Amino acid sequence: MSNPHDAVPAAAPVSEAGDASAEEALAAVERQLSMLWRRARSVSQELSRRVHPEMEPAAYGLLSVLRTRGPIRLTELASSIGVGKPSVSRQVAFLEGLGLVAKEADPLDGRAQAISLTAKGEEKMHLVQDARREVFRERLAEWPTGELEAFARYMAKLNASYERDGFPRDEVL
Amino acid sequence: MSNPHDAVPAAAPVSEAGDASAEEALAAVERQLSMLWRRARSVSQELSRRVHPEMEPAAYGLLSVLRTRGPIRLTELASSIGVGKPSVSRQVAFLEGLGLVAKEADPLDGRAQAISLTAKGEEKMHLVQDARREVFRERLAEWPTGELEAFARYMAKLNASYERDGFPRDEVL
DNA sequence: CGTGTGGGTTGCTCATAGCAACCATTCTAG
DNA sequence: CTAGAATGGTTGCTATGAGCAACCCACACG
Repeated sequence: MSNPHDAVPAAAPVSEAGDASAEEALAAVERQLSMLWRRARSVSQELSRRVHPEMEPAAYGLLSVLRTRGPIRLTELASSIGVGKPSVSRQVAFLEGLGLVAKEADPLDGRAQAISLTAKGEEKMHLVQDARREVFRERLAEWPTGELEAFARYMAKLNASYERDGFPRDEVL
Repeated sequence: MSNPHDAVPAAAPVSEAGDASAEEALAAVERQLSMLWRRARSVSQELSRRVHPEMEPAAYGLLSVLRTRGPIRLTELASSIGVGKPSVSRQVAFLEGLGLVAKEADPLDGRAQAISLTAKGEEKMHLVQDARREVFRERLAEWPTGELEAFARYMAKLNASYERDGFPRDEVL
């Protein structure tokens, strides 16, 4: 990782930092991110399947949110993970079929429904998370804890920034 | 980021580090990564479109690699971005149709073909990259350069580890 | 030559997301 | 009290991107 290709000062002096190294750093982040994105897809896919063949990769994030934030309504869930309602609706329907989540009508609002993780869902999540962590461990085993923490912190920061202005939504985690 | 939900010592003593904080760090990385993954998708999509309607999100990484590594063959390109040959083949065909890349028969090996960025492709890439960087800048503007560098380094490290042992595909890079 | 191997392509399928249209319920007003 | 807007969710259709498997063509080796 040290390709001098798109980090040239071509973009002209930037307002704030205007620093060449800042530009380069920005470009590097962008590059790595786009690579990571691609990798993550296949890994995540293979990974989920390893535990539960029917456990779609997308379901993971969903269940994870459900687990963290308890029973929430679909719309909220959708914005939590940053996708549209239709996707979530279908995903939830699917997971309900598997018995991993439950939809419960909101007594106060007939349209709304609280979606929650079932006991079975909790259990599956444990399995999947263990497996995930196992795989991560394979890759991150040698990383010093400090680096892992910093890495997570950076990602959290980036994620938070998307929430701030990119997404019309609320806090996650 | 400090949820006591799946970082509890439930996973029992781990072999190597066995450290509680290491476990927590691992879980945090995993969590953030999965969130980031989702976000990146929509962002990347919206982003590419913003510059060139026909510029598929997937094409970006591809062109980026092409630009960095010059004319390379399809298989190598495929493994560079961590995706199978078929996908790349189609993507390349599409981009060729747009006049952004060119396929050139390798005189030494009739089967192989060097794929390269055309002048038009270069130009487009400038536009897209500028736009991308602009968006990144919106989000990462306040980050100290040092943090950006560290972040990129961590991602690179993670990416590299996938290349090392994760992919049953073929050799990468 | 013939057979095997490796580079690329194509056919088919799957997973996921989005938009738009829709139903149902609740809220708001006249 | 009843029309009509607004909100929560669902469903139809479409598009993108990826994989596997099967295939074709060129090279290389015997």
